[in-house]
Amino acid sequence: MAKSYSKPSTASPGVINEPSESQLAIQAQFIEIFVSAAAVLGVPRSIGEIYGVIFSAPRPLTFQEIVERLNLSKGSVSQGLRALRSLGAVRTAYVPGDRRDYFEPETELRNLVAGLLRDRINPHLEQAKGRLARVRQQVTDGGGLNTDEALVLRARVAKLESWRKKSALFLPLVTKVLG
Amino acid sequence: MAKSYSKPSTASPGVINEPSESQLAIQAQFIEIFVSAAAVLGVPRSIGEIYGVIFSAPRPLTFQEIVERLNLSKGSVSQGLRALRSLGAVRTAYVPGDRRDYFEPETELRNLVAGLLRDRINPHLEQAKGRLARVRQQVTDGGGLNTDEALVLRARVAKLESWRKKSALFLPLVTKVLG
DNA sequence: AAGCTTGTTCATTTTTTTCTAAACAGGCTA
DNA sequence: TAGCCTGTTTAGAAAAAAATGAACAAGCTT
Repeated sequence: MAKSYSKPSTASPGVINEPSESQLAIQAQFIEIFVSAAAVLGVPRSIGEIYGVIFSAPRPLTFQEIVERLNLSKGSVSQGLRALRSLGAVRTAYVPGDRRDYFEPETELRNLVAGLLRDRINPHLEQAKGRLARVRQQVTDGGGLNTDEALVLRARVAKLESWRKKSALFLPLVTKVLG
Repeated sequence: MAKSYSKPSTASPGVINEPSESQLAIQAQFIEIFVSAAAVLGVPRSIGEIYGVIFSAPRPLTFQEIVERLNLSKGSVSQGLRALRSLGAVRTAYVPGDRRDYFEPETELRNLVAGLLRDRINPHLEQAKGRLARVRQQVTDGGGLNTDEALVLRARVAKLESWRKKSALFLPLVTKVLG
């Protein structure tokens, strides 16, 4: 069964600014989109849900509101928010006279993409750089490789190095273009 | 413990063109790189291993060779190769007088990226297109939303639509630039 | 046709990831 | 300081993903 995000009938009283039924219906649609995006990006479903509920709220949400609207545990929300903050996908907003954190979305695509590059792609490219240097070494001095093999393997190392260079040059440009 | 890709001491006899020790050492390094890339892309480790062993082999490999060198089950290799073929990341090479399939890598970055876009990104963008159209509808006729809320929500829908459009325009360009 | 070889399928097991719930920390209030 | 609020940490449960292995197809060979 598809997970439902509709308002529970027993709304807690005294909370300011309860979302209307129609707003919740709209939020549910937004959330579906982000859950699907989360799947594409290979991140946990709950992270998609959390970003979705924040993105689709007309005002910053508290931790507690996120927990209640998504029926997630505090633990999941805490972890999810940490990941989203580290990516720069959500920010905390200051509300005078309120001790709680309020969360609002980063809505600039270029900033989101920049966060993904920084946290996920670049570390891998860096690591690959070192590894490739070592493989190149081994392939170049080529102890025990017959000549034909060595030729193909050197070409493959060169290929991989060209991939890495292209990526390292090109990816930073992406975020520029998305301005 | 890190998985090892070194040659088992009991090499099966009679197989043509056994890789040398130094070749296997090099292959192991390549494979590590692709396993790490698989993690970044959110695909199973075994798929990274399979592409890695094919990419780093100086000649096309048979199904059986892949199974043996990676210590994977036939099932995993069969499924992994199917996924890689669907992405266009490996091709079968014809060898006259041999019934077996021989697998060789696609080594052009742009083709690999094009495959990823086609199989993973575009379907999501298409789906989002439909979903966004429906949300726009709901937000626009706005039954039950107070005016302030409706304003913010409309702006958010517009944001998402602009993301989608930018992506749909930009991503196909990526593969061009990677030529 | 019987018996190989090559590879696929899919139910089950194993492993990994994700989520939860309960304990806890730190700060505010009374 | 005791009691409350807000959020974090983490051991373990639950769920999801991946790998296995055994049965199966399809095509040769003899």
